[in-house]
Amino acid sequence: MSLKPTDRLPIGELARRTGIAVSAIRYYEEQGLIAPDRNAGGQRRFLRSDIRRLSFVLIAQQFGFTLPQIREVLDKLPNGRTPNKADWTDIGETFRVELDRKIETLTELRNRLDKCVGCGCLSLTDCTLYNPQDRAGKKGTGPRYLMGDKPENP
Amino acid sequence: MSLKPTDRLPIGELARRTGIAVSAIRYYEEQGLIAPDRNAGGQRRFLRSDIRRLSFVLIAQQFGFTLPQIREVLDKLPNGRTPNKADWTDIGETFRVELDRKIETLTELRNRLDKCVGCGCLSLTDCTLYNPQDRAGKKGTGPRYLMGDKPENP
DNA sequence: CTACAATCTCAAGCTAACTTGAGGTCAAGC
DNA sequence: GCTTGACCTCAAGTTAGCTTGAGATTGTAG
Repeated sequence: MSLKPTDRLPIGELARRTGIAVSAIRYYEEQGLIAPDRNAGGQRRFLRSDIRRLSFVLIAQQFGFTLPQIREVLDKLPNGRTPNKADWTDIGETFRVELDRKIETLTELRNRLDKCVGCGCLSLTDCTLYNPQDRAGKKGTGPRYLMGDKPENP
Repeated sequence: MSLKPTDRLPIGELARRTGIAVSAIRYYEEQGLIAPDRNAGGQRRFLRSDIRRLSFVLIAQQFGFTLPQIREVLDKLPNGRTPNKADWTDIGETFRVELDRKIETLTELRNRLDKCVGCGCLSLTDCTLYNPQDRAGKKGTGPRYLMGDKPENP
């Protein structure tokens, strides 16, 4: 129980501290989001900074980023050495830009929706809601665009 | 080709007009998002207003709503009769409230992130990012909360 | 009437992000 | 030294939101 700052964490401890399931952490490793080393017995040993790393993964997920996307961002962190404040600030910048874009898109779409739903024109040809470029809520292999109900005889 | 306003649309035509795959439209029916009636031969015939209905589904999906959630909203539309402007306005209201909440949560989280990443405290005990109530980006059966790296020896 | 496109149902497959289970190993306390 | 809980790997299962394919039927243009 009394871990020194230099001690490495076993997976269960990391799970307890992040609230992430052990199985999920192993999955993240498989996906290249985290790279613990092993002790003599083959068990994973994590850095204390990996708690922060996983917290970041959780936050990013809440914003709708996929694991590959998160991985890409995390790849900017130093290999081997514990990331410092500057490293995280850097990541934060990148992340915040993406986020701003998402919020803006959401807001814009909402405003358009206000107009369209308000006037009852949803999906009509003069509606501004055609083919929004938004990728924010995109998931899976579903439909790709919006088209209008051309009012041949309204 | 020249459809009168009273004509019912076959599934292919609806697919063409919404950009949604025929298979997806059938899936939506299965999920209770749309309820076409059938002609003598058993083929689906849709209302022209179903174009708008499906457009709404697409938009709602872009905002990250699940099909059951969208279904719930759409259930407020009149059964059998073509929804009118007032009906859509009503739906729009409900929808907009949810959306405002999402945008607010995103913005708030981003602001917190600015602070946390800026000070390098991400996931530390005095960080405001613990356990955000946000459900906006939640998908699947993944981890449920954020916990801190208690800095026993920072 | 015939050909061919569009539609139908039903079952199975796909991707992301995990979880669950089986069967086995490691490590810490007594 | 033994027991027990934490850990290991690997395979298979899960959910959402569809797509794909097989095999059969319907609708329509000529």
